[in-house]
Amino acid sequence: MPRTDEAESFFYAVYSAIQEIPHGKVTSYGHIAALIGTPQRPRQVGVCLKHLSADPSLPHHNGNVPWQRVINSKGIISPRAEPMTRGHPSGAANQAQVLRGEGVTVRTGNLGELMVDFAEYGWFPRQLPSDEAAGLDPHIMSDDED
DNA sequence: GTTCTGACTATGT
DNA sequence: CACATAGCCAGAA
Repeated sequence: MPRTDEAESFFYAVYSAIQEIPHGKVTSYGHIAALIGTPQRPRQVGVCLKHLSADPSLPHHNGNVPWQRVINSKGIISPRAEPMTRGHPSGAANQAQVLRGEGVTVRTGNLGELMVDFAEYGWFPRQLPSDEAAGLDPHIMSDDED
């Protein structure tokens, strides 16, 4: 559990936002941070995912929070080791597998990076300055739900 | 108590 | 294009 009430509410907000990502879509850590009003803390979003538990009795766990739909701003599944996080494997390779399982095409680059095409699978319900710079239009918004 | 690390990103060279 | 730096802040050491 987070140490402070403030951190706990942040965790809650992160998990809630991630639960809004439609099945078969992906978004970035930064976008989740922006959605919950803390655009300066994409890193903490990663911390939240890392701490996801497998315990189904908890309000948020890796069975009801689609952690696999969060990747970095470059469209790459953030590389990291493959530890057992709270009972389940959490490595990038595993994440790619789970994403493919919901119909997302994950390409493998020459350096082994696992990439997802934002133009096809990206979910960005808000227009951010960085989106404009990237030439993305608001119409990519999707309303599909699980 | 302090210091280091990192599922990140925007910006500057 | 690529690399470096500055913010960020919860956890771990």
